[in-house]
Amino acid sequence: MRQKACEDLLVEAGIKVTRARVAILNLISRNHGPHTVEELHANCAVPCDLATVYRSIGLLENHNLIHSCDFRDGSKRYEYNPEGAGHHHHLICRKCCTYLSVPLCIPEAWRREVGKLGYSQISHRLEFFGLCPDCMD
Amino acid sequence: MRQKACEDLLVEAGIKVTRARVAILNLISRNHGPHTVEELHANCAVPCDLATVYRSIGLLENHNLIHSCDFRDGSKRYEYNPEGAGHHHHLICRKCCTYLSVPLCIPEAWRREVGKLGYSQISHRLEFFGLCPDCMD
DNA sequence: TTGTATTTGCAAATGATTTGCATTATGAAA
DNA sequence: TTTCATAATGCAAATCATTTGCAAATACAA
Repeated sequence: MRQKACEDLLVEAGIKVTRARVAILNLISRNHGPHTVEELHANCAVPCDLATVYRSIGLLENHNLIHSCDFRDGSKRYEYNPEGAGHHHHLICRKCCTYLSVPLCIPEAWRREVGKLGYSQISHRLEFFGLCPDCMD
Repeated sequence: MRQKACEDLLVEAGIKVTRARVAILNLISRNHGPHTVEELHANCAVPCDLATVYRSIGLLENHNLIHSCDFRDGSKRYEYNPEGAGHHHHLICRKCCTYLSVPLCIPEAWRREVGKLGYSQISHRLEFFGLCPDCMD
């Protein structure tokens, strides 16, 4: 099953469709991430300002189309939020920031547990850190 | 059982004992966090420069005495790394950054799973995000 | 107590992200 | 399709957290 067109994703989310947003969402949703803002800016199909990239990303994140990761190296990275499968996390090298995907996800029981705390629209972020083979002492 | 003196913790970690480091580790280890760098700087028992706070924190983090949290509001927060029990995570409001502690931790099986990936000294960071009762639409 | 390597304070630099504002593009309405 | 009000964009400057260079102060082994 093919992914929906980015235009449709934007419309469904109630976001106005602009060239920049389509291009950025395209980039994030069709390519393996997580992408730094700098990368998105450099690879955007439509030339667009860095400020616009930041604004678009903020919007997409607020609407849960994408989410951010933090590799602890100073800049955030962004990744597509797949609706169904594809959810995963990362194992990041503390030294060189090389990373692997970790196809694990939190137990169903936790969702209930966290749900009891009274917050709504719960999402989560999980990252593993370690030393990659090249960086071990 | 009382927590070890911060001086001892530093010595054991092989970190040179200085006033600033003791004061900062004291602050982090004896008070509920997570603390922003600004808070640590403001509340440090020994007057010390912000740059020193950053340097000390970096050192403590590298030696696994503390770890960082990211509430997605621009600045990192730091928390003591208890050796035994006390491990927990946070549920953070996406809007106002109010947070609660979540006393859950990842399953033992995951550690083995992640361990197979070849990285060493694995740690993890897990954060839940949601809308707190005050910020719900 | 002395000497040396480290740490600290200070001020300036950096790097990511945000903002103000004039211009331009989008989508609803005619 | 054209018109128009509103919202998005580019640009440049501002902001904020964090880092760095360097001279002065401190920790700790001898």
